[in-house]
Amino acid sequence: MAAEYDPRDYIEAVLDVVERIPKGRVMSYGAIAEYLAARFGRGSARRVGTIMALYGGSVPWYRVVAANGRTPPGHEAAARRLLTAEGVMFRGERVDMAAHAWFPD
DNA sequence: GGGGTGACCCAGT
DNA sequence: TACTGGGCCACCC
Repeated sequence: MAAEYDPRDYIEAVLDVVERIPKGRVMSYGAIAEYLAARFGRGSARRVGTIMALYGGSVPWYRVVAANGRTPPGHEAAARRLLTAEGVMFRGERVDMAAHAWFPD
């Protein structure tokens, strides 16, 4: 079988979803992968994480956190500051996922 | 072709 | 709550 889809399409789709996360809400890498799986047929939380590390600079990357509420390595302070400013609650070093997790309609 | 790596995730202990 | 092991998948030697 040949080309399933252009890798750039997947990257753009990820960034597109991140841009749609409402202010004050957060989405996990896994949730994004799951949402896109319906359209691309595959994907993984790991891939989304890699894509965010490389191309997340142009979107609200801080609204994307790990499934357990932890913010991205090396950016904990910035993420916490930006999220807090939007009204997101923290429980210690993690985001209160139960209160702010979001998923596209 | 083979093996290591990573802004992940989940179940088990 | 913290740590471990297995699974995941694209990338880079």
